[in-house]
Amino acid sequence: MSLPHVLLGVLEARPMSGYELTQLFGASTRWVWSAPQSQIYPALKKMEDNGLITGEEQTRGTRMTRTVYAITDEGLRELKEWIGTPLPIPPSRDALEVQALYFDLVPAESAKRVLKEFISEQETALEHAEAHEARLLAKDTELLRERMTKRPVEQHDRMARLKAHVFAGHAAVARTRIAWAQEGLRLLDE
Amino acid sequence: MSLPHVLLGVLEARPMSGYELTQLFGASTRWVWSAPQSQIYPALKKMEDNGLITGEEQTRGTRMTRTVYAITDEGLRELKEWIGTPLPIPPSRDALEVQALYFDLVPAESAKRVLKEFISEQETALEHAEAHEARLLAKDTELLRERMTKRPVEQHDRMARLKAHVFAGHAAVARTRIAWAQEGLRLLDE
DNA sequence: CGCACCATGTAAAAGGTTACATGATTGA
DNA sequence: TCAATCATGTAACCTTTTACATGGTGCG
Repeated sequence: MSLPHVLLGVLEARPMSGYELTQLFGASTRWVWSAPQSQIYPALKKMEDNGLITGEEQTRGTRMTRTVYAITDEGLRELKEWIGTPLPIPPSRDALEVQALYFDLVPAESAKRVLKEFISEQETALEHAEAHEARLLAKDTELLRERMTKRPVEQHDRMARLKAHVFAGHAAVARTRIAWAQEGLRLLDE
Repeated sequence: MSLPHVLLGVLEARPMSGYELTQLFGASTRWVWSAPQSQIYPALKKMEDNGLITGEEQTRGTRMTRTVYAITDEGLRELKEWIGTPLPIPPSRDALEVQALYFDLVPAESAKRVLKEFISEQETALEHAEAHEARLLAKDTELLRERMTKRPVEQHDRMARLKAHVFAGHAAVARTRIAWAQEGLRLLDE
């Protein structure tokens, strides 16, 4: 049950339409959470029913409408409560780890191809995470600026550092995984 | 579509019943993959239909039967092919990261409680991973021994090292995450 | 006019979780 | 006999993925 909370977290910055949210969560963007459009629109409807957000119809051109959703007081309360609640550890389910567990069954070359592909993906993820961390520390992202307008200036540094820290963690894990895969490449040659 | 392959990987060691597999994948065990019993029995049925495994009925006592499933040649072929195939990166969906992204919205104490809980879970995971790595390096696990009986002795060291490496990776990620969370605790106090 | 983008939905299927349900065997 | 463990299933529900479906707007 996290998607609603993720949506609330984004809407805390400012009201958005379903379309804007699908852009944010779209597969291409590589954000902390991803969700397809087909999940977002129904979720927004349900959240509105539950009073967590309110939708406002806006008109574009003549007969095109969009619904812009804003977080309600109740939504903000729910979000804050969720943020402070320790969640159960999700079960581990990492297909690459399973593959690696059985690398001895296949030719070293096949296994190495899998690891090399993994490394290049992780390197991309690492770059993204580092770039985003830097942008947050520089307070140079649109959403963070929106959030800061609602809070006293003396809190801005802390906000930026806490958010940047999430992406620093992302980057650190990516670096660890890259090192692991490189060690794997060495082991496969033995 | 990984569960069938995970099951094949286990059955490559030796034939097992659905019950034994549910023990292995049970929530308590904390293995590389987890799956509830209600998922395993139907999966085995389907895999048998697809010719990946064969079930043999065995009798225990008078009127209790169990079905012991063994991997087939076709199953082994399928397993090996899957192991050597680079898989698409699963979308990131980490609820703790989302919580951490919004820690500035809640009292530092709430956020710290969440991080501390996380640290203690990761410490447990770290211990498990390190212990399992050591057991594998010592060739001291039941399944590894079963697997080795089917392979020439000169391969045994490599098998053990490759498998141990998976848990070394687990441990390394856990250490990285613990360090990240501890830095988070520091940041929250600023 | 045509193309990229804006905007919102539904449907079917797959994968996963929780709960319900049943009965046999072994050992204290 | 009682409890723990062995053993196998089904049902309801939720989440996620993939695909289908439709139409408007703005710009060159």
